[in-house]
Amino acid sequence: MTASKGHESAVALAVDPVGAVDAGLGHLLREGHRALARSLQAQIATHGVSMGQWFFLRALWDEDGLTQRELSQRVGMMEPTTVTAINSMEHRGFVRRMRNPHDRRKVNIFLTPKGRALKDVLLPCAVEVARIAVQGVQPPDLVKAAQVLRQMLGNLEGQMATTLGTAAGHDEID
Amino acid sequence: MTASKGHESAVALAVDPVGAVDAGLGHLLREGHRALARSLQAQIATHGVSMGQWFFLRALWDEDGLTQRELSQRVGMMEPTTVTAINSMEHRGFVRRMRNPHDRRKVNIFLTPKGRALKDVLLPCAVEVARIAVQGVQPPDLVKAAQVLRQMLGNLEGQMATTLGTAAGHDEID
DNA sequence: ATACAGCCATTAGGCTTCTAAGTATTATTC
DNA sequence: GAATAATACTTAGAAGCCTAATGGCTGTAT
Repeated sequence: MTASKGHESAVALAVDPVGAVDAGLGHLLREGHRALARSLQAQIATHGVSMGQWFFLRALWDEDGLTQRELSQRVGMMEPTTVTAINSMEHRGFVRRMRNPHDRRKVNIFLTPKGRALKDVLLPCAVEVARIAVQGVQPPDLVKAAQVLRQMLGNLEGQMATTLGTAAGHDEID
Repeated sequence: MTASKGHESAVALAVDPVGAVDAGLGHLLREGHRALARSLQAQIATHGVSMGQWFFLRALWDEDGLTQRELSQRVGMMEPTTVTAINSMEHRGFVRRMRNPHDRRKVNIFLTPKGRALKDVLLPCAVEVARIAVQGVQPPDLVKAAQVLRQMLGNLEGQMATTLGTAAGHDEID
């Protein structure tokens, strides 16, 4: 309906913001995310760490000894994903599983010295990638961009919540 | 460390842009992308189309009859990924493979009427998702955000290119 | 104390993407 | 025109993420 054709152009953004997000910002978000992930991956892979492990290590550097469920929530991934990641990290000697003695359902994850030591190596990698990424961008613009993204994130999460609350498969969009 | 703790706040961005990108913009980019993808996925899944197919359909609506390699380049994915996607789309009757008579190495992909018809159903879904995503965002801010993302994308791609040219595994970042 | 319900971790299986290796066709070179 | 190189698609196998179903432990109510 409101979509005015499919021709993409930088100009279109100023002319038709809504259509352009679909054609432009969405694409940009996707590509930007992939580029950032690829760059970081290239850096940390040098030290034997995969992206799948990176997020969990970050969470543990901040809060060691989390349970797997807590870890999942911090990182924003489902629990089976966490299990897989922990498995590989345990296998590589970055973390140790410890059954919680007070509640034997829980498993707390603790960094090994090796896992903790990675922080001083990996964090600078991330900072370096970030530095490169934002070269030539004015800090105020960076703030603006972050605000926009935060707003969009909120909008979409709100939408998902309400959609799930009502019927999950209707489409009276027209 | 430059990163001022793990507590995230909008303020930190203004104070320490570089560290904040790592902790903030990177995370935001990742979450934003995932939220957008999830929302769109929920919409188009209603019509039997997966995200894996969506990108290729978009490219074909714009340019029907592309070869698989061209399609891969348009969409930004590797060729084996394209093969898989085309397989499933062909199986569902959205596209048809046609060996190119002039160069029998090539395979041109053509939309079926069914695949072409999806455009009128799916594009509005994307527009709707985009509309929801940018609610409450001022168009100028949207433009700024897109510019920032574009700049970052360029920075990262440039970096990847030069890194590949030089040595691929040193880390004197400190 | 026993049964029922809820919480936590795991397993099973699918989807999407990637890299690396293989096959078929066309172009180039001697 | 036969050997070699380049091009286009395909197959094989791995990583990361997801949903759904399973198994163990805990807490509560009968």
